[in-house]
Amino acid sequence: MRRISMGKSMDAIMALCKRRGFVYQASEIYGGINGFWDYGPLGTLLKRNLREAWWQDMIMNPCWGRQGPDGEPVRCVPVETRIIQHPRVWEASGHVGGFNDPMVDCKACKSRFRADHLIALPLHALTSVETAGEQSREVFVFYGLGTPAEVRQQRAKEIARLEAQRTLQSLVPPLVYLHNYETLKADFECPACRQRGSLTAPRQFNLMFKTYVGATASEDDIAYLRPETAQGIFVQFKNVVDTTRIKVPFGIGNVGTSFRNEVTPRNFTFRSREFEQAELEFFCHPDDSQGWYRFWRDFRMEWWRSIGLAGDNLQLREHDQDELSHYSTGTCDVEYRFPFTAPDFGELEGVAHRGCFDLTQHQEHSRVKLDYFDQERGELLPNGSRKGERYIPHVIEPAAGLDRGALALICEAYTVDESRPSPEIMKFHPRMAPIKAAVFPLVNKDGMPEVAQKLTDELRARFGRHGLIESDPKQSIGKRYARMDEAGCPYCFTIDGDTLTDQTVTVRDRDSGAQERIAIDKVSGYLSERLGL
RNA sequence: GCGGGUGUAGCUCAGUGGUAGAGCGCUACCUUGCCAAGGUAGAUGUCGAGGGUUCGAGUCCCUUCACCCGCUCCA
Repeated sequence: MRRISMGKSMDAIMALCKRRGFVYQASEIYGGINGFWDYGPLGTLLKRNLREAWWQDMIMNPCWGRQGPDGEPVRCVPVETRIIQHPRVWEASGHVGGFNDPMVDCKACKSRFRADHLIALPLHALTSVETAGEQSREVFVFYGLGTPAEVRQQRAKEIARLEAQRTLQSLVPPLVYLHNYETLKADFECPACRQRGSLTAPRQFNLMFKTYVGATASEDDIAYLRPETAQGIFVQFKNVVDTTRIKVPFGIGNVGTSFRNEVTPRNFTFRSREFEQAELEFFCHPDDSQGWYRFWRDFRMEWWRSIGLAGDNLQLREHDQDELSHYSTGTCDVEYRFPFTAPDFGELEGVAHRGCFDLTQHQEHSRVKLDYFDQERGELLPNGSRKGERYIPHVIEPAAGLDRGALALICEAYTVDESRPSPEIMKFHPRMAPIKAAVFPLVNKDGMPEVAQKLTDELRARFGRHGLIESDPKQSIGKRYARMDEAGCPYCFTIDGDTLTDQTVTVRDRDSGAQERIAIDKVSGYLSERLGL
């Protein structure tokens, strides 16, 4: 029903993606592999255009040259960091702990819970050794993984945290030692169906991909494929500051592939296990951070609009206070209403105020100072210069998902117009369109093919770096227009009999089907203007 | 992980134990003077994979993989 009300069927979009070479199932001839998708020729070009636009508008000419809240032009530099980092990077970032959410299933009612989301269970489930000395206070049972010592530590930390938050009464997660769970499980009841003894032992979901560095592949060689590109930026922050003349406030951008072992890959490419991110970490003085947060939040929204997600299907959603990470003072998501999420929205990009959390974490774990000496702050000295101020910069993180972005572009572009002979049209923004233009001889004779070929060659020489220039002399003109509609080509230039005498061609607009006649030597300028080049 | 559904040509799908099909697309030729996706001809299949039952399996049974939907989850 939702699909019908949206007017867009995900099945139809997926069929078009396959048919026209946007997206293929990965390893399809072997039966596919869960959570992985490949891009075909047009999809590859579409995503490249999206990545290029991000690169241009975030790094090369940040925010289209506009000024930041400090009245200065926004400054950003790129890095390219590796998928595999030192394993301790992921300890510092919190991913080693945070990515391993133990899960518990109820065999009776098939419910699944995050173990740390379960309501507290009575004390008697703990071993006597553990309960000694804790009789006088309210004690809760936790789930936990690892050795008893590790679990004790984990629990102490958790209690301290919850006490600090004054939520101990309501939110304490239960803990049980894995090694003696079987003897204790009769004491536990399922929060959903109240059946006793039906909960499975907590099972660990490894959300990070594990691999081995080195040919011997022993347990000492374990490394992880990055779950986000951001950490590579934080780890190289000091090098960038030390080896360039860039000064806070500034951003460092990083684009690349990340991996997450999603529990349930679903919804076409939306939740893939291998995906590409475009992340910017913008470093600024703590006092200026809220201004920068608002600046990036608004710009990122504007940016997605500018590449074609212009309608009601795009929204900005500020996270509620209880949704925020403990270190964040503000986070919002740029969200798109996909056919499969409608009427709800799915995240395209998160813009997070991360405070000084990441640099502080890496400073502690690496024991390398990661603060910044700002020579433009501090009290004014007699000689006219400033005394300087040392601080750990705060960070605003706009982190975009390129595969989700490409999927949103596809869903937004997909249009069905039953009044047209070929109802399916991909209305890509010209800047995103994989095929920029097509050149057709109206009929394949009378000198028209030659003129068309010459124009094609010219357009390719000028626009080939931005996208495909198609040329097709075969079959009826209607068929050729229809094919271009389905591939999302915005402009078709047609050579007809008049071209040979007055040097004009027709331009057909994809979205309206309307035609106008322009001089053949104006085609290049016409296209350049409309592609925003 | 659980439940439901699907898997046959590039795409959409028909095929209820007995020779592998249609429409669209694709290719070639002809036509065509701006969208009636023209006409004619042609090519295209490990029937998702593996095993079993049977004289015989796309069809029945088992296993498995993938995708879709609903739960669950989404750091």
